[in-house]
Amino acid sequence: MQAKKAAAPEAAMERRNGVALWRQIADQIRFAIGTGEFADRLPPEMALAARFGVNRHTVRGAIAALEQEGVLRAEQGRGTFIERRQRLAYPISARTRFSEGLRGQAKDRRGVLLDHAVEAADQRTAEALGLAPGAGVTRLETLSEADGRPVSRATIYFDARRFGGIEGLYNDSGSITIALKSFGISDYFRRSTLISARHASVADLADLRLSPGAIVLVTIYVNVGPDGAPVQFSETRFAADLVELSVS
Amino acid sequence: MQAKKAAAPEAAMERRNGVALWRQIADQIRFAIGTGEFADRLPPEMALAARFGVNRHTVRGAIAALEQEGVLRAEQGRGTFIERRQRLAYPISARTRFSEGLRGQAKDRRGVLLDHAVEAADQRTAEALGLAPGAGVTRLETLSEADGRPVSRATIYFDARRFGGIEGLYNDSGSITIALKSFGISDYFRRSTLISARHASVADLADLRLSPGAIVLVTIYVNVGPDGAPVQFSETRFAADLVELSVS
DNA sequence: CAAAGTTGTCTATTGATCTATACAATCATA
DNA sequence: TATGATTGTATAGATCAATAGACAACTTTG
Repeated sequence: MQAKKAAAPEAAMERRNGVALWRQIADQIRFAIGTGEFADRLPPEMALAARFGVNRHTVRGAIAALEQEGVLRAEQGRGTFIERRQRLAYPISARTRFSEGLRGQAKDRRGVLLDHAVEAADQRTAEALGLAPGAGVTRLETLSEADGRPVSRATIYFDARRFGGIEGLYNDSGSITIALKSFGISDYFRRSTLISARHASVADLADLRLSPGAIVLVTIYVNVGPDGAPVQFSETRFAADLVELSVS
Repeated sequence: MQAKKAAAPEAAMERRNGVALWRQIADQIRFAIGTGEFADRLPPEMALAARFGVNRHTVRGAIAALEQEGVLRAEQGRGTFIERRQRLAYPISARTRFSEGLRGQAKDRRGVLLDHAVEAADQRTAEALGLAPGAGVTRLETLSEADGRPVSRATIYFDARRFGGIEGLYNDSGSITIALKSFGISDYFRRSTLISARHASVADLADLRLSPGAIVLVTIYVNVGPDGAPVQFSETRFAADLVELSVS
């Protein structure tokens, strides 16, 4: 037996669960920064080590990872400072639009087309868009960024016959809203949204520049035109560290 | 140099990133099961090892973890079989109520009071309930179950002066809706909901009977009475493996 | 300048993770 | 019943993760 070093740690970490302590601690620190717990700098490494009940070197591993991510900046002799804090609040409503939603929270907001294809609709997609199973659909793979940081990764389906060439319009404008205008859709509404959360896939980890084990918030939804007819069926994956969804 | 064993693995795993290979593979398999990629059983361990580019024992580690979760069941000599669990859809709307929300999806739905206390409101709670900072609030810690399985873990705040003794009423009825009726609140509405996702805390892991590394969907919301005055402020953590949220 | 506080580097040890190989146990089926 | 396919167990070595202690380098403050 040896003397305990201090009071019980505030947040005990799980061991032997396949996630290294330094990564769990990095996730906790990132989250705490998001809630605004730390003003502009982190507590000293020794204080963090006590808080999490681990060795100082383990905390240093977490800090090194967050420095790599651009969240923190450590300065020898001075302390460790917070570089990026904010979590974006993404509103989910009948009139959800990516660019509008982040207005006031980020200066640059744009979508990038990663890939596109025309293919036969699977059952779920056909049902969502009100098409016959196997009908042609245009699939867009997009990445949305805010202030140069990847925020969400979406897979979007349109009726290929009605919206032929929409990939070019989206690529030019970086906006679904603008692309749909060219097809006479001046306005659209979100019919329903299904929200879930899971670990990011390997591909999404790369696109969203996340570290393994990261969580994505997944929204699956259908947008309908003013006449109520389905226009767009999408699955969007948000980096859960960076975004929260707001329903009102 | 030694001969490569097969073609390039479909999904290369990331190494040295703080997440053990077996856990990354467990997450991938769980996700693949969710998409319906495997009919009723997993491919043999050797095939999975080739697919992920790892040793068979590493795959076995992943399978063992998923067996622990109740997702898989391995049978010697026969194979590894999927014990799929359907996800509950929890509706978020102006009239969100736990028991009503899961009607038709689960037979038994009830809430259990784990703990309660009267304490001074922190700034966020006071603001949400429209109280002066430091005013007395009753905090309830509850666990909600559906068909005997823990589904969500909530922290609920009420104005202690207005709703004194609500913990007893909740404990007796297992329902916030019924407890509020005793205080003359015949109806209430959800004003806004903030949705985020994170790794479950150690305490929530235990209460929700989750395995380490599991994800919780977090909803933070305010319920208001018919007159629009705040009644209840809550944070609810749902097991993301078991629940998805539905917004309409 | 001196002291205190903080981050950076080094060495060593222990336990967890991953790989590799071999063989046992069980099941389905020819 | 014999064979092949599959999961279960055992052992060993290599690498990664975590702890521990000591000290260097740098910054701020008295």
